[in-house]
Amino acid sequence: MGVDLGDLLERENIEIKDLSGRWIAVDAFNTLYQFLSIIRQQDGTPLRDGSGRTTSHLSGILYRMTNLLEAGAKVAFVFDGDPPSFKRETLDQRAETRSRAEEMWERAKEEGLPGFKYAQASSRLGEEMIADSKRLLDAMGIPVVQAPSEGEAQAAFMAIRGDVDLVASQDYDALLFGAPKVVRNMAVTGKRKLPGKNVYVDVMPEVISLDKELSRLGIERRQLVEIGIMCGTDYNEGLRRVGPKTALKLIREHGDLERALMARCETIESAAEIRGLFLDPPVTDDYVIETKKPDAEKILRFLCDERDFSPERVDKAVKRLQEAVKVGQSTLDKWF
DNA sequence: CGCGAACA
DNA sequence: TGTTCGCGG
Repeated sequence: MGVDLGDLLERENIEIKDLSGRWIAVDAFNTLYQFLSIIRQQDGTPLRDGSGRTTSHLSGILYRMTNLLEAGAKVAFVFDGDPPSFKRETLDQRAETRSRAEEMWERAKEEGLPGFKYAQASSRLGEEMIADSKRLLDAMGIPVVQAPSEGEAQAAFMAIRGDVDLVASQDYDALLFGAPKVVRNMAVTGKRKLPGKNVYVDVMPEVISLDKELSRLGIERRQLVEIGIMCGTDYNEGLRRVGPKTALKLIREHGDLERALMARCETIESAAEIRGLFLDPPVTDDYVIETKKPDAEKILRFLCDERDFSPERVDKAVKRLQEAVKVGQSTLDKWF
């Protein structure tokens, strides 16, 4: 998913407490999808309420955001609008991959074989899950921003304007959209299980700074976008046997995408339009980000009465949340 | 993933 | 006080 520029970019490890006092625009789709695919039972079934509605994402939002806010961070969630037309093929492909994974999961269950990875791959973020997420975030006092198109583009725009300090996403796309700083692995606990075996590794939050990387690589943002396009994005397939390293070499050698493609006698359909989409995406300045007090009653009613969460656990989280917001506001008061 | 009980 | 592990919904 997204542009795979990981091999090209240097990251700076940080700690959650370094995010204190910072505004973070969270790529909602990316984060919720992560929750949905990872917060599951041993057999791969996501957490569900009594009526069978999925609740993994709500658990993720409640506890992780409480932790972040407790660490002093300020958070806004940015939701996707309509996908660009160029994304159609990618979306169709993902739908197909999902339904194949669904079949494999069914088969694994019938034969009593482990099917966790198929369950993960069949994750689908439904409309009701999106609505539930917005409802919980609102009750928690976390601002929700609706992007006209790509959430990462909107989040990057907010960061460029200085309304937020960082964009949070596992993908690198926000950098191509111009986000000055992207934070990845924004989890609280360090240890994470490796996909394959029962091996645990330390996963630290990390920040990638766009300007720093551009000057280190000796390229401009436009060229980084072109490197992404050569490797493949959500909007195009990319050249065969060309990864980030090769693409960087080609762009350095030839200066821009058109010349690099010409030199290799290759073409990429709609390359110029896709580059334009990254450099000047549809975004809006019609958003408000301000921290509100969490509505304890709303959170408890929703999660406990409607989604079968444990009142004890939710109550505990809500108390921490209220304390975090109170502390955050009084800290702010000291400055003004 | 994150919580919290159990355990060292 | 720190780590492990099963459950949460």
